Amino acid sequence: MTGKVDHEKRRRQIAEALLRIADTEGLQSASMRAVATEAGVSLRLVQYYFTTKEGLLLDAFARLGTQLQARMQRWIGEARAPREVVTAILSCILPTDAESRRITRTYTAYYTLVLTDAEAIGKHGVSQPDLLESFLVKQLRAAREAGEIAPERDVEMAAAGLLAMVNGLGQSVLGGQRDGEAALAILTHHLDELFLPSAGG
Amino acid sequence: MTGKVDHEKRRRQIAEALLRIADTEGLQSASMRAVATEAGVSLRLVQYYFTTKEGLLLDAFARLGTQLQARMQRWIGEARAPREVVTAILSCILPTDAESRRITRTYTAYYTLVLTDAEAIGKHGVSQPDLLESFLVKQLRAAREAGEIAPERDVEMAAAGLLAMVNGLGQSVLGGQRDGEAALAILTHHLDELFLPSAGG
DNA sequence: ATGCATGTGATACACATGTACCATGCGAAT
DNA sequence: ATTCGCATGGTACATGTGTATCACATGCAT
Repeated sequence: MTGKVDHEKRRRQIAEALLRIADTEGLQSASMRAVATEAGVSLRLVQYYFTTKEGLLLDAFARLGTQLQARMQRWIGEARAPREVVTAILSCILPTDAESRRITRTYTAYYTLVLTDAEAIGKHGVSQPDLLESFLVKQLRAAREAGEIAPERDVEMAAAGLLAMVNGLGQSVLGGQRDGEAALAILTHHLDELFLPSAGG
Repeated sequence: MTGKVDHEKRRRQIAEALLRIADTEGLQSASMRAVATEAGVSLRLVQYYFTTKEGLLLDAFARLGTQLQARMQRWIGEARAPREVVTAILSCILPTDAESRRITRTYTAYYTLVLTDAEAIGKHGVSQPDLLESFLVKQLRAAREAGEIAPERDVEMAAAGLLAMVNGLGQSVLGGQRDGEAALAILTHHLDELFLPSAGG
């Protein structure tokens, strides 16, 4: 019944079980046993493939980051004009469909951990927001040079503000204050004020 | 050694011990025993004044809300012009000093709970963001009628965007992406673009 | 003085958790 | 055929958790 199994496949199976639990019930419910059951394997196997719980947590977190990155590239890939790229970057994070709702919720579940166990998980994902922000700055700068944004606009400030706004909007959607469409409308409204009236999505 | 003790005083002593733990180590470390030790009382007393842990969690959460509200009124009280009031509302939430850092961190600690145990804690604090937003809308509308904001501006959209931005900026500060002053600078920049150039703090 | 409610202490209980340990089946190399 | 390492199952152990229970002291009303 044994015979050289695909380690990566098993690890993914287990890690995604954890992410599923983190999404639906929160990370505090993601015990080793719960993950094992959700993944359909024995507790021993979870230990076997991820010696410690911290290892499992870290690996699953890395996978979550990869998933978000993949989604973002998929969304950006469909964009052509600079404004479309910017819109893609920002609205892709918003919890408007099932996938982004899942990713956002799960990220939020991890967020608390990052704040208290900063040294453990922190160093793995803290650079990502900065990378995203500088990428957004680059896109905004390109849009400004293409004449889609007024030249006197400060794109660094705009990028930081938009990113923070999108995060905050995501929070409000998850908290039930408004739905995804309303959040997207707010984002679009602010993009309308940043970009000059002309071409656009 | 007994003799009619002040219940409210004891409850506050214990609830604030929990908030202190939630701030520094996160809510997952706030066990009944840890709270008892932090408050300098026996485990039995925590049980006595808050029968169940959920009760303690809820009471402490309510107190946290009160603290934030008090801070906001204190900040607003020093403001005179409409723009100053708006600035006070928004920057008061930003983790720029020790108090707001504490409040923001602790709120974040609760946020995860609200997402998973929505029915329990949710109904107690979910209305507050909406109230805050409509209050901000009212202030912005007043500012617009006072000629401090261009008449074609959509104040509802602006209010929602600003509030979300401030929340997102707070997240980034807590996550160590930037410090409180940088966050405040980003907020100020956006307020500069919303308000017409004239008077202001 | 007695009894009862209030405030406080110590401890027990049942359960969940992360991890460690022992056992077994199976393929491959010797 | 034996041996060895990989993959897996089962289970034990120590600890931490929320809550319940027993015990005792003190103040107030009778």
